Amino acid sequence: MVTKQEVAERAGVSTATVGRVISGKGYVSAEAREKVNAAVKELNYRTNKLASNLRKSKSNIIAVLVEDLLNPYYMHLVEAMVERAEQQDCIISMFAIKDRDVRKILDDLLSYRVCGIVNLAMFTCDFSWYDIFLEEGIRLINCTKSGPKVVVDYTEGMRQAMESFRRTGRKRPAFVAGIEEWLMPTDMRITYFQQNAEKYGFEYDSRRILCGNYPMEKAHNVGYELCRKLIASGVPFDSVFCLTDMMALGVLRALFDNGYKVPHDVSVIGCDDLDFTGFFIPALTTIQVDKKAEGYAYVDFILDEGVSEDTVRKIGTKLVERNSV
Amino acid sequence: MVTKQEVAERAGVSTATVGRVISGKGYVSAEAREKVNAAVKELNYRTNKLASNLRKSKSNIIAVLVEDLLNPYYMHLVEAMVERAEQQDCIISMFAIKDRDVRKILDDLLSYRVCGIVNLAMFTCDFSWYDIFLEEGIRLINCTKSGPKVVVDYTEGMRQAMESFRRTGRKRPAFVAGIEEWLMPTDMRITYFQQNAEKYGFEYDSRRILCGNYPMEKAHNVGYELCRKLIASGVPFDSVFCLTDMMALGVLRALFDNGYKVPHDVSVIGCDDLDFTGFFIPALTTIQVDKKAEGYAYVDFILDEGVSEDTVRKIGTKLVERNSV
DNA sequence: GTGAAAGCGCTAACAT
DNA sequence: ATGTTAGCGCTTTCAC
Repeated sequence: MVTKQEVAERAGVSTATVGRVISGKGYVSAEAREKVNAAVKELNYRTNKLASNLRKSKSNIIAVLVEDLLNPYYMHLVEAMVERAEQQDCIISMFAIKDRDVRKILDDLLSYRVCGIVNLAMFTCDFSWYDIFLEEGIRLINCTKSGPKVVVDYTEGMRQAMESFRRTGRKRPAFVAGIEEWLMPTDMRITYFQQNAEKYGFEYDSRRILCGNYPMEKAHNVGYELCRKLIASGVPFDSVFCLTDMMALGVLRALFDNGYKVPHDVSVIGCDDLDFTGFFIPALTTIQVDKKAEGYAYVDFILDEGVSEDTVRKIGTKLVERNSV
Repeated sequence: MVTKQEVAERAGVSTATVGRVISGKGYVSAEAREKVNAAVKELNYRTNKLASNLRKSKSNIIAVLVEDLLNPYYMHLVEAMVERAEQQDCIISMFAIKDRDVRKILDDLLSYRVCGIVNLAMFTCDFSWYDIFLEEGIRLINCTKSGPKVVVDYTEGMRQAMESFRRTGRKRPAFVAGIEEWLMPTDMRITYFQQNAEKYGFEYDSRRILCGNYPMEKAHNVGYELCRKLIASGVPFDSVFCLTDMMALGVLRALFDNGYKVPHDVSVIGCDDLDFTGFFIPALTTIQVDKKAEGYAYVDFILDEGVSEDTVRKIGTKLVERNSV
């Protein structure tokens, strides 16, 4: 591996000059620049990130914490983040938050001196470590407490979704929340529904709000089970909101297995607008989230100097109408 | 951040001794060990990976190259790899291989001094850089030429799949390959089908082998389009093999949109056995691949010393029967 | 059994 | 406009 030193010798200058040419900072004569560039090319020099990171005492790794790597929603996010990070010379590393090994992982992140952490494991990860990371200058995203926040604003999407049920004469929507009860107040989709159900002329009945144990269990299984139980319970319903498209996949299946026709007997609306939800049968009407914007925002929040502790970035949503309503 | 030096001072020993205690290599008196451990705990020492990596001139990053991050199959793999890597103190970083920026990315990987590269972008990535990486001691997986290989052996799965079509009286299976024609000889599923179709009593007709432009286009779209065209072409068929479950999703939809009943009119078999293919309508019969074993193998191949240039690890497959045949 | 010391390759403050 | 140099924190050889 070629070092800066070797490039310097070849070009007949000092390492500092080589550094200036490469970083583009500081004064360098055209002549020196020329020689350095030539040497870099001839020797095929590649900067050693290990060394520069040590020197700067900071790596260019952005850690992404996920609880359910298989949920395609997260993958949309990761895809966007990888793309954005690449542009800014950063890399994305994945960490699975399972069971109770959170501690060990956070410890590692400190060891690696990651430049930032994006917590996509909102349902599992309590972030009591917050302060330690801040002290080390590691940017945290979505780690409770204060700090910059990217929030997906479901208001418009939920409004349109509820309006769409109302318009088609639905009165008794169920809500497949899928997460545990104590987490419900956390989620805007659920609270919006609870607070506004009556405004849309719905008959509110808490037995139609279904909790589950996502992400311990796969989203589609949770959706299936919850819908099956709802049917078995005999509580009347004529439509279903699902917290995510994957839960909706399970709901669709449960409905199908029990002889319900969608959308004739029951309407279903999902959330996320995954790239293949138009291929569900029937094609799923769902709340679209600008996942690319969300992923980009995460990376930008970590890398941009301009982001302060109380910056908030909102991601918009809207209903995509297909054939399940 | 606490350094080894500080721990050494606190424990009243040298940094070398601290190193010995922590790494567990070399002779250390019980007494010294005791003191060091105490100091480590009190000071909350965490080794600085940046420094140790520089010293060793090798990072503990395993780079994963993907072309289609949204394909759940890859995510199954990544999940397994993250799990395995964590156990061995390594981290998984994702790199998207899009368009023609491969060069830049490979260049970066050299800069980062990654300890290995797992190429999951077999359909896009020519690996002419092979030698440079080897020189640098970077382990490569699935990068053409020689080198250790993890191969998914579809023989048994394909055999059972073809047998299942035969048994149910199908004679004219189509094969939705989805990839471009020149890549077909590369893929065992396709070649197995071509070579054995007649043995199973099928009527072989090359017009039923459908190529596409995956991964440029999403798998489900490719499946949909190809199936739509097949129907439009008028070439008779009574069953469809799909290269992947996501393509099968598109095929199922195209069949549905055109009034075909599955499995009554047409049987469909997918490949991969994603965690949610049992939720397709109808539930998809598919070839199961041991994705966990595959992911583990990749990581092991990179980290294990015992792996030589010509090691080959086979991953088994088998048919999972559901309701699409 | 333990310690001293030489770098790994880079950056940046300082000197020229 | 350019060069010198002092570390970043760790590992590891070598000497005691």
